Amino acid sequence: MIKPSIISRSYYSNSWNIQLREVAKDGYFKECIEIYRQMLRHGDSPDSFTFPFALKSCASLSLPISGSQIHSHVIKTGCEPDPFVQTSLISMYSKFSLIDNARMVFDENVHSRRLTVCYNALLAGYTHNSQPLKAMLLFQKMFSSDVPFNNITMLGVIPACALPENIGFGMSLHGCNVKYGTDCDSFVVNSLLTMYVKCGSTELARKLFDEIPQKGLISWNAMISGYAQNGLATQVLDLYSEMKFFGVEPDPVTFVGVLSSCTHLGAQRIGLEIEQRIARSNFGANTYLTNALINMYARCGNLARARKLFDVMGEKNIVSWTAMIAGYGMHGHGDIAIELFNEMKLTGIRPDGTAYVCVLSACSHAGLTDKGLGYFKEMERDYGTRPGHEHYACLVDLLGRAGRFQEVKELIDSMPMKPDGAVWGTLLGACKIHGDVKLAELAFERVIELEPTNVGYYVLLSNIYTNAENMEGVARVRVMIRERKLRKEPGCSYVELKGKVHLFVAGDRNHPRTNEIYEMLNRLEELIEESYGTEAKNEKLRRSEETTSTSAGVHSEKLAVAFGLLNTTADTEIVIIKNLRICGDCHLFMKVVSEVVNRGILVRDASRFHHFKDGTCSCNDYW
DNA sequence: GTAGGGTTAG
Repeated sequence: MIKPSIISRSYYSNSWNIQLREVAKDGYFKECIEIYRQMLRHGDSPDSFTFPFALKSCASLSLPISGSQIHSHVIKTGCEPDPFVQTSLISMYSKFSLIDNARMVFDENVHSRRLTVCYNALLAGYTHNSQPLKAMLLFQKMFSSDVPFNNITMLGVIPACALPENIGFGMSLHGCNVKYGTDCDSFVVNSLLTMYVKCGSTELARKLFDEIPQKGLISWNAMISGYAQNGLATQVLDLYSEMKFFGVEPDPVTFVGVLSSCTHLGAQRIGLEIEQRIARSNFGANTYLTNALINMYARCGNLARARKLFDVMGEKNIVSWTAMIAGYGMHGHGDIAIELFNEMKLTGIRPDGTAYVCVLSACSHAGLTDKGLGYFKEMERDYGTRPGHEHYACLVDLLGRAGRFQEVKELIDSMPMKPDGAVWGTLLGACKIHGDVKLAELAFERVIELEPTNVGYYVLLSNIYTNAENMEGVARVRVMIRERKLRKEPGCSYVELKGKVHLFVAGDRNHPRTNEIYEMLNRLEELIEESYGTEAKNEKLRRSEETTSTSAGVHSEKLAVAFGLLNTTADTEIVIIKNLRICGDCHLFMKVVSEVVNRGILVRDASRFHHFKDGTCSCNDYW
């Protein structure tokens, strides 16, 4: 039998092929295409050695038309059966997202259906083109047809399982790797680690991580980013210290993960440390890193610092702009957010779905209702971005805050998809602002159908009843919570001081400075009483005492603010972070404290800031 | 002589 690779091999092609190899080795793909064109002009016929270079160059340079032209040359010269050519074609079409063409090449050649490399290329193609199911099916076919697989097969198919619903398949691949020894490859291990992380199973990822005998930088990064993506910010910081302890040098990827956790924790001080470390390590020009820094400062409330980084950075991409817009939006500077958003469009950057979420929420916080409505219309009309659930939730928030409930109802009815929990939950939040008990009951009913175990909504409704002095309603919600065996997560709050995060839970007495903290709390009570008198104090604090049930009656945020007051000077603002999606009524207490101590106090929860100063509150009660 | 791959931000 003639080996396919020597079909149509010609003497004249040889010198061209040698040139191609030299040039491709160094990644000069433009030059490769040029040599290929010259070859054709000379009347020399490309052969099975020529095509892989030419096809790979087209793939790298994103030249789909040239790619399909070369495919026709492949057919003309009869090089189709060559396994190298087939693999190159499959890989090229996959990179152009023309996955059906890739599949056709695979199916039309008897050879490919027995070849590991062709399976590998197609598997990676399905995975990268968001068709995980097809990737998994293809692997099964490969397995059952006894086509041998290798570590590269695994790298193609493992990421297909990076969805919570596919974790079972992922675990069986893990088993497969152990059985066939492909798990010794560090690439495969890192890929498995990432797969577990993306499935949301940081425990399994950590177990695997701990079993790696010699962890490389990428394993550390995968684990750190994994914790960061799953919101386990304290674990990120712990692992980062561990990494430093083992003498592993961090790179930009590490820093991006750590910075994202600083953002979650509001740990600006630790973020600053990282920034200085970045400055020392010459990673300054990395766009990912600068974006992470901008995001961290913007969300932590240091808009000036964020803006400075933003203004001096070289190439701003959509993420840089969005981070800045979101920062202004969440701190009540809706006007600047909008200005920046318009400026971004002028520079030719097309806003995407996330950018619209940020600008809509900025409008909502600044009370720019009609501007927000305009942006909502523009997003699909001018940019072809279909509004998703999150955009509808923003719009409900926008209209709901403005008390335009009739329009909210019309909007919800007009939604092309079923409204999700966020939409009804946002409406519930708006009902709290306007004290609309009837609509709140409707929104509650809907949201509970969708998220029956989200205790935050029960608390919210209970607060609405409290405000309306409907004690029967409050009791009814309490019974529901008890009957459904729901428990309010133990709220915890933390405050960052001198680069250390201090965490408190309700009634906490574990902090080494517990006595001082409780003394400070007593002094605060006295101060409030002095300022408002007993009656008013009780009136002002009543709701927060009643609606948030804690065993000791001392909520975590009170401890955090007391600790903050003990450790900062009069001119610094105190930032407290709550781990709950819904802040409950800690605002009331903070507002009062902020007035009596004449200090800015910032309470942050999952995604937004609540700012109290001089009795003003630019916050939303719910998110 | 040529083909297939892991970690990063809003």
